[in-house]
Amino acid sequence: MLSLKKYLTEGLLQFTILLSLIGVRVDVDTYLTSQLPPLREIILGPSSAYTQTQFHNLRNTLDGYGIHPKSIDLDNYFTARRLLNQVRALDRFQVPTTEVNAWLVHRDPEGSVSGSQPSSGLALESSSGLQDVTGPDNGVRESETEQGFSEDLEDLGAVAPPVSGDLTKEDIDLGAGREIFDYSHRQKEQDVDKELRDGAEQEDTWPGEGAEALARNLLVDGETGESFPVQFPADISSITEAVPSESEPPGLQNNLLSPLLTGTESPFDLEQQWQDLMSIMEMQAMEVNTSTSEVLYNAPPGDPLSTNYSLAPNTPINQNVSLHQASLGGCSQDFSLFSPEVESLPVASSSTLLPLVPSNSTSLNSTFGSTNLAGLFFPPQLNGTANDTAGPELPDPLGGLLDEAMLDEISLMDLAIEEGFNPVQASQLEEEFDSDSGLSLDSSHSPSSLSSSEGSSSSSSSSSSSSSSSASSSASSSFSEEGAVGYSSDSETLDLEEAEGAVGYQPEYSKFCRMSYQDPSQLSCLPYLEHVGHNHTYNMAPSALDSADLPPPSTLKKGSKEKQADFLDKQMSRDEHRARAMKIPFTNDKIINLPVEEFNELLSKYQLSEAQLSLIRDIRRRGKNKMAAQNCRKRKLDTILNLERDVEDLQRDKARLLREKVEFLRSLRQMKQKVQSLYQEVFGRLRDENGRPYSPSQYALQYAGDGSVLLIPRTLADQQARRQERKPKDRRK
DNA sequence: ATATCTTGTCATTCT
DNA sequence: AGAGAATGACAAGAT
Repeated sequence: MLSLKKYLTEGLLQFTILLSLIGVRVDVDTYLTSQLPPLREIILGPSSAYTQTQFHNLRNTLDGYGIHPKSIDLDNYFTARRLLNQVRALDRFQVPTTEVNAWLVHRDPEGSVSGSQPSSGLALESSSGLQDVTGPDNGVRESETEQGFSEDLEDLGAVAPPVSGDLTKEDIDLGAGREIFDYSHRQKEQDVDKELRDGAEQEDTWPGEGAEALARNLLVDGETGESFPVQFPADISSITEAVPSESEPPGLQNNLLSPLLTGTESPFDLEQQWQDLMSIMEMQAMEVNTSTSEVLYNAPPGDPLSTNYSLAPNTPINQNVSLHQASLGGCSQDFSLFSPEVESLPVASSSTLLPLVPSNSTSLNSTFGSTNLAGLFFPPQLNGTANDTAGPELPDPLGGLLDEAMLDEISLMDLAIEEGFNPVQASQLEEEFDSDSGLSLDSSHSPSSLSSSEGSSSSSSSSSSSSSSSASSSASSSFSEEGAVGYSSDSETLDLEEAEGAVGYQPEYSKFCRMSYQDPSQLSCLPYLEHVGHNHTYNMAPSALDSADLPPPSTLKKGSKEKQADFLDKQMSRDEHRARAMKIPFTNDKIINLPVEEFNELLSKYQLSEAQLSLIRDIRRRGKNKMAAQNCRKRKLDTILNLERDVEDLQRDKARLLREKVEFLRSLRQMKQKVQSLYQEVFGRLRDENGRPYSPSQYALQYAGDGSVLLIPRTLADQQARRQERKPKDRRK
């Protein structure tokens, strides 16, 4: 029930924040659709985390019983977050892809974004755009997305929560005492308060260095964007891991293929992902400064990948074509849609790649019939005479897409986008992120954070300015400490001044006070910092109106005489003034913070008038509510911050996955090129009984599952290819 | 003078 | 039933 409520009440806010933070659509679309559960969890995590705080219950906290039952599930949440952050840290340190993926896999059960999810998400997203992969629609959309993304990365850096550092300015309710007893009308009270304020001394400058410093620390927190990990070296394990493995071609195991390619990708998955990827990448490329793009586009002539695989002299086929034709069958299908340019090429020859079906050999039949992979590796030059019919069916798969230059570009674009910071910035961001992660962990206001703060309260509070003087790392801690809002603004001076009624609660009180140091508002433990916030006490209980107990305005007016007392008076909240005026025999802190039993006990020890009791109850109520409001606001802020972080995390994940994808594709392409060259070499060495080379247009090599390579008539291969092609299409429906 | 932010308070609901 | 937490709304003061 609680979660439902939370979800409903905060879902909108969070969703909105998410969207706004992400820019327009980013891939939140994707996440929301295909990864809703994890995202929801992420979103709800923080919110649910807020239901538990009992920062105010310092007593319990100090006693070690401050964990609210509701907070039980926080452990999971924060553990997940911590792990996530660790993963990201690893990412940044260029941990091998495989390792990262393993981490992500671990995350899955926790509902976080898994390594494989993005892929599916992308696939989903692009499922409808198979034909217009490069269409303007897709491109524009992705461009928006990516633009928003990159911009957000920067923006987020500057979005550091504007924490008000001005905690030192406060009301100076010097005269509060002289009017507060007209409780009958709130307005009247307000007027009087105003009057009093006017008469109050103009002491606006409080020694607030501590608070300001603290605020600065808060600002320092690493809400900024962060550096992105360097590209992973395309490593095989990661490739196999990331490439959606699919049913392997039944009878075919291409020996010539690298083991990496044995598990062929699911054509459609890959295709869709490719669509997505390519469109995204194109957009990214557009984002990057044009000069870079141009450089990238104009692949250097010496580019090994683009030139190494020269085609046979007799084939005037451009490299693109060769590349296309070198691709695996499965891949050819996968990417055929992505290469409009390829389709336009006269290379219909690709059809020649159709698997061959040996007419005279059952073994061949069984072998080749299983997949069109077999005939994929006809050397480009061989395709020149290939039949045209098959052409459209097997447009060059990678040609347009995997053009080396393009790949490089993609990769660089990706890097540029994700690591678009100079090294210095990156390092800075790195640090900030570290501190940030600390913040996210510690400031999450989880019970654990509370307890931690509790554990360190003595040390941190021992130096009143520890939080304010420490670096960003401590900013987080101070921030988290902030969560432990105590109601201390009222009565420190009161205590100093009228340290009377101490009902043996002093020890705890002192503890509480020390803890309060963590919170700006709790700096009130320092007399001169006590005036945090206003103190509009609108409607006091009429019962407190007893004018008989009018505050001693005289003393206030005697400020000139007794500077000290005046100063102390100014530190007092209205409730304190009222309490003093009503001669309440104990401090407001006790009134507010004592447990009910002790509170009642305390009351019973004194003979209090109705007015006094009423005032005390009001003070307690207001004090409690004040803390609650502070906590509530903190939670809100933290929710936003956490969402911000979540967005960054998601963006980082996305960028990383895209990076990995590019690497995988690059490796895949290299493999295909190697296979093609091998094919050419083997085919070129074959001689018929007359010692003449086979015509590529009439024969093709087919790889059998047992590792053998067979030479079969191309017509058979074409037939086989067509047969193979139809299946996936039907399946698609 | 105005807009915005911060804080305290109240009212209300929920635990 | 009462205490208290949570939170929306409002107002006052500060910036």
